[in-house]
Amino acid sequence: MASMPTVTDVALAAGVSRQTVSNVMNSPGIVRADTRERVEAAIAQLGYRPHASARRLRTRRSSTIGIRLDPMIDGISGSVLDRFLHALTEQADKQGLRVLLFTATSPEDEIIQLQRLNDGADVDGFVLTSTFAGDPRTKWLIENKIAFVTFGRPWGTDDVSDPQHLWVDVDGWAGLYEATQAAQNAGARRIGYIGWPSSADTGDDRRRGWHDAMHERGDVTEADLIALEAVTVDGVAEGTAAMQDLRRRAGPLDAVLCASDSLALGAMIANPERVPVTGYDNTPVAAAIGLSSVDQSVGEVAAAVLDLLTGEFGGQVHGAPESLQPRYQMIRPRLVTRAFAAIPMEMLV
Amino acid sequence: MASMPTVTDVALAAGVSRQTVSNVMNSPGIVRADTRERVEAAIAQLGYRPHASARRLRTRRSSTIGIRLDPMIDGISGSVLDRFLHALTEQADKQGLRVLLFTATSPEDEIIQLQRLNDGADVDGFVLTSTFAGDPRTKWLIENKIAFVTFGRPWGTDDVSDPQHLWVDVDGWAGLYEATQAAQNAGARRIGYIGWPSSADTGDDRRRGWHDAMHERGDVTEADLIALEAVTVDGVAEGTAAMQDLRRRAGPLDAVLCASDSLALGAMIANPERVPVTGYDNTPVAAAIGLSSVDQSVGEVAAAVLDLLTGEFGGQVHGAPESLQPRYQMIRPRLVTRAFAAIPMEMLV
DNA sequence: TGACTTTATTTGATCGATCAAATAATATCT
DNA sequence: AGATATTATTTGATCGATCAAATAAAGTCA
Repeated sequence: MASMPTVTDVALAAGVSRQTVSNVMNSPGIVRADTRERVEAAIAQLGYRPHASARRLRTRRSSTIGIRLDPMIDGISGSVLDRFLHALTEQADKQGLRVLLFTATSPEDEIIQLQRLNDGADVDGFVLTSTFAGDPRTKWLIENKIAFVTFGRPWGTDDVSDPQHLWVDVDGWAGLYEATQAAQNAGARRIGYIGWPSSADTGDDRRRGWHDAMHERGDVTEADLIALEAVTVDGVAEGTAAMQDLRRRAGPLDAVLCASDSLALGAMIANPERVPVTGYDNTPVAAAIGLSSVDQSVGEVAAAVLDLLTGEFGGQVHGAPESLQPRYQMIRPRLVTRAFAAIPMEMLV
Repeated sequence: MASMPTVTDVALAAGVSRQTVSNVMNSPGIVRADTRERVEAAIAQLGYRPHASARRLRTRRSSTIGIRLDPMIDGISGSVLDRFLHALTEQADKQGLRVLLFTATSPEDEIIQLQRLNDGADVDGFVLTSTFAGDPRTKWLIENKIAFVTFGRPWGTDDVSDPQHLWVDVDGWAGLYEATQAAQNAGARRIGYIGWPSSADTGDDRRRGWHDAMHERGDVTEADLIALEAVTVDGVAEGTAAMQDLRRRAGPLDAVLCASDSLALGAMIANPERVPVTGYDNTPVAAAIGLSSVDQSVGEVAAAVLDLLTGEFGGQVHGAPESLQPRYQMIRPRLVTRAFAAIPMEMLV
């Protein structure tokens, strides 16, 4: 083909004006049915596609959202972000939005990148991941009135119901509460927990899910509850060590829950009694090994993020604090139950 | 800020014309030094950023490359694509290129997406992954004269040195050849191989690396070489089964190489003698468990892909078949050696 | 110095779409 | 029917940058 046809070409072919063609695409309702059909036929016949940049220049809207690709997938759990990214791209496409990637080496560098993309009108808004207490990025975005939604609640002293900060998060508490109850319903009483040191907010959240469920049920004493918990940083080797520690301190176990699939995988290695182990994130490893795991339902998260973000574009959230729609959404994770299919009998000596 | 400054604002502030400002940004060489400095100062002072869409409209170039995010990371090895994506985004940024994601449900659907993005002038070119024999996507792109580079060589009857098809791939043969030699140098003689059925081209490539190195060395008989090979589809459980099979058929082993980290992880589970196992892809799992693995050096792949792609934009490969620069690049993978740190002694009964 | 080349800078047009306002066509009402 | 309200369509201007061609300034040489 010589070159792509433009609105003018379509208009000529359909015997209407440029603007009518534009209307057919953007507000079909205001065009009379027969005219619309004529234009649509011309569009199809010529194979017309609107020129994205021309449209963006005029509308001052890029229909693109930016998201940072994390610097290094430095553990098994990186795959959650992947799946989220995929879900986000797929669902964004349905709304005519594109997803643009960028990278950054630090939160400060990320702010520079955010500014670049925003100033160049490359994106309409951002999705942030891996939020943390006192996050300078959200602060900066709010100050500059740039649309964004975070996957991750505001931690620390940041206000969870700050109307300027839209967020979506997965309810780690509910995930572990449910996993604990599932184990209890299966007859388990002495349920151990391998978690992270309490510096990690998200770890505390998960731990409380287990703790609350155990406490409510009251099968074990408070002293036992303390013995049933092991704390360690993330990692497979660390999970193994924690499991050994747990078995030594707590005696017989009916089940073990972990704050991550890495820890769960590690725990499995030091698990000759085949005590059921549950991980967190439902990574490919968990599926491969046959571990139960708490799945973050990234699809739902992506949908919620887009909901908030597009609501943001249209509804001018920054300027309209009186709006009553919720500013955040807490997604309930889903427990995926599996048997240890991949672990052969001969290893269980 | 009220709104972003434009070239006109900068020109006014610096006392020059629009075009001179444009020249300072795009061809600084033709602007006199003192004028350039004055303009640069004005740019810095006003915080001017070129409007990406306006530039794209005029230059008919988006400075954006499209890449499809694979539908589902259905195995451990999905992380290779991730790391590649990250490297690509990072290096593209250095050249002023952006990376736009899209998804597709099938090769046919992908072609529709390719067309959409291309016709809408959203991207200048594409990076394709997971190529396969008779790939309709590359055929379509060539027919439509759209710039692209594939991560993966043309398989099957497709011509590897087709001047229209630029590609970068990792030399799986060399990876396994080197891994085999490394094992041999460490004193291993009976080196097993767990690979995929020969329907997978990329699997055959890896297998030959092991086979050639074994054959050249001549430590084992041809009959033994057959016994030292196990074939199975990918998966952790499959790796375990293959390992058991191998130990039964081949007797004592000095080392085992696998076509993937999934298989290697599986093999580890049925490996009471602690025979060194080497995987492929150097995924986070390999790192976590302490498996040796062949790393695809995605950084180098990303750099090579961009080289070819930007060379393409400038050099107009499609119209200039007389160019002599190489049309493809084969990247040598890197063997990462690890001890089984994560497997505690007590499991080795 | 004056004619001529080379280098710097400016001006007007343009990329392809949408906005805002004007005009034309149709429907509604007394 | 005639005046008015409503709906449909068209026209000119504009988004912010770069291209192409014109003009101005500086440099070169006899």
